[in-house]
Amino acid sequence: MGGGVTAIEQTEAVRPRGTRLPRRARRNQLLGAAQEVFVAQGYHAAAMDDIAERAGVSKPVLYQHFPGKLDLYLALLDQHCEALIQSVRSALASTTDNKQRVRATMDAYFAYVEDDGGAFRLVFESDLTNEPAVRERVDKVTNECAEAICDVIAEDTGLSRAESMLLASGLGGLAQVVARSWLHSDRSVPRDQAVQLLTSLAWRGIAGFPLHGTDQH
Amino acid sequence: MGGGVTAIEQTEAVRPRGTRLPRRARRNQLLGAAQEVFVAQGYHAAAMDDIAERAGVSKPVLYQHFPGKLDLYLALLDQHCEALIQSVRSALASTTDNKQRVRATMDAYFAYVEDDGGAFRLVFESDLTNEPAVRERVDKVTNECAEAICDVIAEDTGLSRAESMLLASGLGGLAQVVARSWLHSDRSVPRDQAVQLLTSLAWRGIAGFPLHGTDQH
DNA sequence: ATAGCCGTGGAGGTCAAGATCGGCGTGCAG
DNA sequence: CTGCACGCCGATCTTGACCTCCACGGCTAT
Repeated sequence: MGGGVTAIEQTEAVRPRGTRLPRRARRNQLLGAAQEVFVAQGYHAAAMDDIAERAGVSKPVLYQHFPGKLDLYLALLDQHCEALIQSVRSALASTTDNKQRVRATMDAYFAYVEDDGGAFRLVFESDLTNEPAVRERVDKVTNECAEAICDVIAEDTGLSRAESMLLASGLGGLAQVVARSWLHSDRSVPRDQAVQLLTSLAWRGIAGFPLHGTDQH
Repeated sequence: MGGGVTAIEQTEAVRPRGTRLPRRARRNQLLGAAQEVFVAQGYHAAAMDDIAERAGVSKPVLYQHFPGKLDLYLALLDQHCEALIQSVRSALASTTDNKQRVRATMDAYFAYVEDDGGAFRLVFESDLTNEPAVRERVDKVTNECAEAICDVIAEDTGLSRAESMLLASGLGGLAQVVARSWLHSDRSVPRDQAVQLLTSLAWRGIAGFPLHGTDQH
């Protein structure tokens, strides 16, 4: 249907063309421009020309900072993968009260999907998951987050590691999917209330499992 | 890194070349071949040549049955989207006991990811989500499934529709992510036990919300 | 002030992959 | 027997996207 299908939403004006920047600053600017384009269009639809134009720079400059398109993408991906893992770990370490742990972790996911102009899409909605290097990063994120949650679960319940990992994957998946779902919704439920509601759901679910020693399920 | 990057895992021998088939049968065979290739390689890495070769047919035949690559992909996508929606709806309608509803729905997701040689990847791990037609289908699946779950939640708790949708999205996300996670795991936890475990998690979580009339949360 | 240097820019090569054109063989109707 | 229709194939065209080659302009050292 009519018009503007391929047009990019220009959230920010194209940089003035012809300014000279020190190497490090230029690199960061290129990363920023690349992120905007990758987030808006995905990996495949994003052209190196688009990224160069977005940064107000010509294509060879891009290749003087990054060997290729994939490297550029991986640089961004690594950055944001690490951010989520650290954020989840911090949330789990922020308290020893397990219910507050659930709340903090849920909030971490919500904060993550709201930050950085949609950078989470590189991790959770990548269109390059068939590339082994990308697959590896994405799997690493879900695994490390699940492991972090699993540590707490295995510690505080009598469940086996495999069972704890299943529960941890489920809770991580719940948080990830629902945070994205909330982000795309009309936000008639404010973030704090959504986090509260989902914390109730998750906490009631996980708190019912047996503690140390007891072995009934 | 060493060899065989572009090689396809040939799970089944390439069809004998030169057989003549009636039009309808050929179409179905092409759909089958396309599904195998799309599942194994994703949309972008899958070449029309690969699909034709897989079916033991030359490329023009492919184009005599489908106008283009996207149409072929959408035909498969529609098929499997509808399958999941129906499966979830059936699970929810299979009983009036809410705990059994949770169990049946969880099992539906597990069954879905195990069926059809990984066809679920077209829905949950598509690398074409930037294509509006694909995005629409995928969103429709998650939405319809969440709506179906939401109906039950909104019916049996005093929560608003928006809040119920959040919980429904969360539970759907939980089931989807954990089913995929279990599928890729070493399966040291057998499917029935995994379903049981996650049913406990989800049911304990959702059962704690207020019933009709009562309004404490 | 001036000569040299380094980073920038536009134009072009290469290649993979989607889409297509004319010819071949087989089976059936007359 | 002969002509026709149908299904199929090899070979080719074209587009688009990633990735480099020759000219330009501002900074530095003497």
